[in-house]
Amino acid sequence: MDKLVDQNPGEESTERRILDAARKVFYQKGLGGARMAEIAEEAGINKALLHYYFRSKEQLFQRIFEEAFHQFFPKIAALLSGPEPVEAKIRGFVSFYTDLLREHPHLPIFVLNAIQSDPDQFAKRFITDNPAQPGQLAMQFIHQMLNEMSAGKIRPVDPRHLIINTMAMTIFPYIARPLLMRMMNMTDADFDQFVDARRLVVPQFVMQAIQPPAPEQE
Amino acid sequence: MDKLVDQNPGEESTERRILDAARKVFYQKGLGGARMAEIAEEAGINKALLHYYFRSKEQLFQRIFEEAFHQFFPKIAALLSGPEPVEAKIRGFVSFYTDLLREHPHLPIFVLNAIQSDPDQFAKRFITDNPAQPGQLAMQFIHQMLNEMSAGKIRPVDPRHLIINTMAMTIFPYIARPLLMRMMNMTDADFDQFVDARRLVVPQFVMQAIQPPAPEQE
DNA sequence: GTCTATATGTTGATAGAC
DNA sequence: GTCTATCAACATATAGAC
Repeated sequence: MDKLVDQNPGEESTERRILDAARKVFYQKGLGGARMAEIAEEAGINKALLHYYFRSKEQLFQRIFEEAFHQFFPKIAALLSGPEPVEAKIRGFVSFYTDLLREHPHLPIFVLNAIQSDPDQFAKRFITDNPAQPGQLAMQFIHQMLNEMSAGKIRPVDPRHLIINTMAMTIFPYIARPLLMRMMNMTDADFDQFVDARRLVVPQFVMQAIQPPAPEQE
Repeated sequence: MDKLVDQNPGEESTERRILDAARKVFYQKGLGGARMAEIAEEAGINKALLHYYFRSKEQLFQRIFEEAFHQFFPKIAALLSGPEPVEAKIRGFVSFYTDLLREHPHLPIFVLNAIQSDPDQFAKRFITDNPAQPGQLAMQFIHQMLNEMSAGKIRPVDPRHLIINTMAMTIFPYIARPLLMRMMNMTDADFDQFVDARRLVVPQFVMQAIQPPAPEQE
């Protein structure tokens, strides 16, 4: 039988405490950099109990990774497959990630580390085991863009570049955060304000870039 | 006296072989992930000799990091502080990084790992110990942009966002490479072609975004 | 300068008492 | 379920022969 501990409201279960601690440590240091001892201390228990709940470091990491992935992927899938025009979807995309990354600033580096340390396994999780079918989703969105281009609603460009550009501008600041803060003499508060402004700046930048060429002069 | 080994042309010194091996391994696995044994094997020697040339793993890493940094920073400084207009500098920036990253695709992740693992030490190297004064350089470039905005040559926007956007679009694809390749069903050749196209796509995208609003209709 | 052998420290994981 | 004590594997670093 699985663990069915009584979850007294107001007092979190040990498993939950472990997962929260593990997320915190793994997010900052990645799989290789994290120490089981540190996770245990963060959770207020000892190493032995970690292995009692999750047999190995690897399994604990898997669990954290899946939690992160399931948390942010389905919503983005729903957003992109909806009926809204491209412009609205781009705004939605940027807003969603701005909120998500404000709450979990280490998420991008965490995901990138996971990809880097084992690209094949990541691919399996991301493609094969993913019910949302991200490849198909991207394909759909690309078709929508092509349609709007044909209709003259947006400037004709390779949709793949448009997607990458939007992703890049949204996510990159969080990846390069320490570098940017030093380069621009920012405090943490400055940075928060800066990325928050980008919620409007980025979509505006993209829209400006893809606005259709001026129609024939009458 | 320092090591003054005779560098027979055509036969690289042991130190050079070690540095090349270390670069390769550190680039792929970072400071924490790299193993001295692997570096030794890659260099065709044994671990003891590594410590003979570089007292510790840390010192070896420092050396690799500095080599990387000195390699790509001065050129970008010269580029941005030159007399060219903003548009030309943006083109130059993207071209330079496209070439650099084609040759050293792991560089961004390497730098990001280094930042992440010790932000303060990185800051010291990047700001204090850096003769190029990147902060001042950015400031200069920002002023140039403000001037061109006043002159109506480019659309008025916060120059910091413009810089970040350009950096993001140029560098991000290399950071997220495995993810993008899977999402878009690309082979390695496809990816190379894709990022090469961005040498033109990105500046065009930026220029479109910051082109000045149409002048008063006469 | 280069090697083999070894010291020293860390870390993930387990055994076993309570 | 939770703890203390400990193991086995591995990694950095050094000693010392050649």
